[in-house]
Order: sequence, then structure tokens, then C-alpha cells
Amino acid sequence: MSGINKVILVGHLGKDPEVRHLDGGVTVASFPLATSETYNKDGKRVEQTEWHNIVLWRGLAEVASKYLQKGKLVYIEGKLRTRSFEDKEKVKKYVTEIVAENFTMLGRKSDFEQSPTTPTHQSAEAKIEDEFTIGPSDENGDLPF
Amino acid sequence: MSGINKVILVGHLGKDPEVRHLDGGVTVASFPLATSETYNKDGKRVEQTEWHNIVLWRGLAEVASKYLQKGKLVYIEGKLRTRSFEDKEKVKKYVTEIVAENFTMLGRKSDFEQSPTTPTHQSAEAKIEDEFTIGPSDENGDLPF
Amino acid sequence: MSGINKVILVGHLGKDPEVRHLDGGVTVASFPLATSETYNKDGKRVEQTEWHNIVLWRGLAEVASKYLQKGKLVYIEGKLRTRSFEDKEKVKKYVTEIVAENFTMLGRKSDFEQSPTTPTHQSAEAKIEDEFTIGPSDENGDLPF
Amino acid sequence: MSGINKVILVGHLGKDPEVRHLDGGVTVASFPLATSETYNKDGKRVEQTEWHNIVLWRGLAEVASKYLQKGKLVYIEGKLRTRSFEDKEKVKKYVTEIVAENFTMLGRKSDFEQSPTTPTHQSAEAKIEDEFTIGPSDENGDLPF
DNA sequence: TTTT
DNA sequence: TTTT
Repeated sequence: MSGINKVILVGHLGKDPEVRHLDGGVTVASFPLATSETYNKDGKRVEQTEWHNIVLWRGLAEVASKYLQKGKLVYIEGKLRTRSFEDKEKVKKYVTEIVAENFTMLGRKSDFEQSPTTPTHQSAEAKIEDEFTIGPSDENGDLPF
Repeated sequence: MSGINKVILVGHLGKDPEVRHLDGGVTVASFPLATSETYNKDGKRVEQTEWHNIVLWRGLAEVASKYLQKGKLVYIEGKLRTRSFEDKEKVKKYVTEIVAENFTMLGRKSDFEQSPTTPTHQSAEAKIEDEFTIGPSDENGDLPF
Repeated sequence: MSGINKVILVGHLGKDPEVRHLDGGVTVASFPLATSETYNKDGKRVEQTEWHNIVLWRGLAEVASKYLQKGKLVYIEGKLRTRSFEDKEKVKKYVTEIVAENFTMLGRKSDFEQSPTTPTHQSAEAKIEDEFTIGPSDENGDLPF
Repeated sequence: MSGINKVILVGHLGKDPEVRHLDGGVTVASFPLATSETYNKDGKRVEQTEWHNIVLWRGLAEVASKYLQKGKLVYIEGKLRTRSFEDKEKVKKYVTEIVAENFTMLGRKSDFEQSPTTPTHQSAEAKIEDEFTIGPSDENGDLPF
């Protein structure tokens, strides 16, 4: 009956968003995001980087493809979803993704110069669209990330 | 350009939601929420309770008034907002509230029996409404909590 | 230089925690956690359950093994980590886990009856510093901000 | 019995941290933090800024006083606490603060030049346990989940 | 594959 | 009182 599934990330895009238009006109975007943590190990600074698979649907995908690029710092809020797919050898595999529910660009304005009206917190439309996330992703279980 | 203002609470309602209908038909609900923390002090268990002022607008207010009651356990996500108002003696005071963006009822199903279709995660409509939060709250700076 | 990798879950344990003691005396516990989301699809209520692999280390693993059991409702905070391993056929696989940083048991007290001194916010050593927070602030109620 | 009280903020310091040393040697630091939200109102871009009172204790206060300054962008995680105090006229007042539990500096390295070894996720003692997480998991890459 |  |  109840549950909370929430992910909060701040990190840099490893690549430009990759955008796809599914049958029916639904837009989906995805990109890898790196979150780095620095800690001390035996007096030395060690950096540990974790890579996350970010997926965005519909309006949020479109906004992301417009404003986000490789290297940008971004705050992302979303939920975890693990889905299975078959690789080229027909082996069943699992991948865990973060389905974004909203995002906010961080850092200097100059980082986002190409956007004349930089949106801050993509909310309204993007969140509505998200409600339909389950349908399209089911139809498209073999979506390559 | 950027900013995140997010609050996540799990706690029990201290009272039933209090519902008001503003001019223009906007619904606003509010209630106190208690979050308790237990810690050790000199070998003794001490419970520390913190009270939060929760405010919900429009669709979210209506759902809350239907499904939430005093004593229920609830997950609330929202943002902080501090606003000023004048008390009866015309003294300017400040109050910090959590403007809910969504909520989820936790605990046993029997706790929510009165609801035939218990909603889990109020999202769509509720989030849209939230976009207009600033207007009504400005019109109503003297809203008693 | 910077990064945030945070997961917040509220869900039910799918199994009792499985505890292992590594060489060197380190304790590690793990269990699957289900988070459910209910939404409307074509006017019907659909429940979507997501399973998460939770891993806990050291003190947190020990507390978890003592107080958590299959079916219990729990709040978990942690971070995402994807690691690779070889399966029985020597095929390299990936799994994404949530490394817990603290947890709190939710639900009725009776759910945790076996624990005479139900801890609220379990994070073992990690939270010791935090536990003394109240003292100084009490001594200093007039702290000018 | 249970409760979660968590605040997540990303914003800019409005002032340098103000540091105090209490009797007993406890360090406490505080500063105002601004989180800004931009939204559309009647086709115009409106910026709404919220100010938060951040308080840090002990080790975290010391790290903050060393590395944070007015204008810096920072991620802060903490909990809400409302406390009462008497103002100069002996009137009882309330103030809601965010007691920081850890913070991470965001933005360009040049923003933190004065720190030769910029720490990433500062939470002093509170995170020591966490720092050794990586070791054991590496030793145990084949940990069956 | 990012960033510092 | 910050930032874009």
C-alpha cells in the first residue's frame, strides 16, 4: 500500500543526452551521470566515482536535450527502476536506471549560455508526463541505454 | 539561477487537517506534524519531538482533508517557506511552514479504511496546483496556522 | 570535486536480512526491499512494485539483523553503488545496490516487539556525533542567529 | 516511535559563517542560505528567494568556517528544529533552523581556492564509518546478494 | 564517460 | 543577505 522510492543526485553528465522518439511521438532521453565522492584512505585522497543511468520521458526529455550537455553539473530527482532486457546474444540482463522526475541545472550561468531562458526547476508539465512512464517503458523493454 | 529547497518528513499528525476555502475557491489545509527522534543521553533513552507546520494547497489540500486524520503516520515531501504575519497585537511575527508537494500515507491499511480508493502518491493534479502556491498565499498573509 | 548520491526508500523487507561475517570480522547484511506505487491506468488501480537490493555494513548490519525481519516497514537512506561480479558461468554481470547509511523502523510498535529498546534512527557510530546535538543547543537557547 | 526529519538544500550563503565557541569548547557556526526558485507568472519570469537559517555544530562548524564564504554554492543536508528564545524586550519568539548534518561544496574549484585540500563531503566524524565502506566491498566482489 |  |  505504501512506498517511497526517491533518488537525489548532483553530478556531471558523462555525455550529451541521447534522444529517441518512440512510436506514438513519445520522447525519451538518457545520459550517464557521474557522482564523485572523495575520501581519505591511509592519508591519501581517493576519488570514487559512481555512474548512474538517467532516463527522462516526454517533456522532461525535451527540456533535457535542449539544456543539458556533457560536463554540466545538474541536480536530479527521480526514482529507481530496474528493468530486464535481452542482449545481442539473447541473454537476459538487468539494468537499474534513475527515471528523472525533475532536474535543476547548477553552476555558473555561463555553463548554460545556449539557453536564452534557462528554466530552473522543470516541474509542471514534466511531472504530469511522468505519470505515464510505465506504459511506454513497458512497450519498449529493449530500449538501449 | 539555481536552488533546491526540499523537506522530507515522516511523522504523525497532531490534529485533523484544518481546511479553509479562500476567496476564489482555492482550498488550503494545514496541520501540525510530529517527528520524533530517540537518542541516548547518559545511558537513558530520551525522546525529542519536533513539530512542523504543514500546509497543503488546492487538490492536495482536498485529498489530505479526506484521508488524513490526527494520529496517522504520513510521509510528506515539500519545501520550506517562512512568511511574516501580524498577530492580534499588530506585532510582526514569522512562521516557517512546510508547503507540501506530495504525501503518502504509511502504516497499516486499516488505518485508512475510510478511504475506498486510498491514493498512494498524490502527484499529477496536486503538483500542478502547487505551481500557483505563491499567489494565494500572498493574498492571505494572515492565514492563521 | 562534488557530488551527491542519495537514495531514500520506504518499503517492506522481502526477506529476513542475510548476515555474513567477512574475514577480519566485518559484518555485512543484505535484504531485498519492495517499494510499491499505485497509479491509475485506464481507470483501474495498478500497483507497481520495485525491488531494491539493500546492503548494510558493520554496526548498521548488526543492528539490522537484530531488529528487521521480512515484512517490516522501514525507512532507508543510503547511496547507489553498481558493482560487477562473475556469475557461475564466469559471465561478468552488474548489480546496483543501495548501501544503507542509516535506517528507521516505521509502523506499529508491536511490529518490533522483540526489541525491548527499539532504536529509532539506527546508524550506529555514524550518528554518535549527532546525538549530542541537543545538549549544547539547550544550554544556549538564546543563541543569536 | 518513529520519524524522519530531513532537509535538503542547495543554495548560496548570504554571509560568511559566524562562529562561536561555547563554554566547554563546543564550536557552533551559523549562516543564512538562499534558495531561489524561478517560475512563470503571466508570462514573466519571477524569482522567489527563500532564506534559511543554517546551524552547524562541532567538527562540522569548524570545517564550515574554514571552507565556506558568502556567495558560495553549497549542498546542505540536515534537520529542522524550531526553538524559542526571548528577544531584547523579553518577548518570546520562535525561530526555525536547519541543523546541518553534512554539507558538500558545489561549483567551480576556483570558488574554493583558499582550501588546498578541498574536502568533498564534509561531515567530520559523522562520516568516518562511511569512509571505509569501499574497502570491504572490494575484498568481496563476489558477495552474493 | 564527468568533474576537481 | 546570496545567486543567475
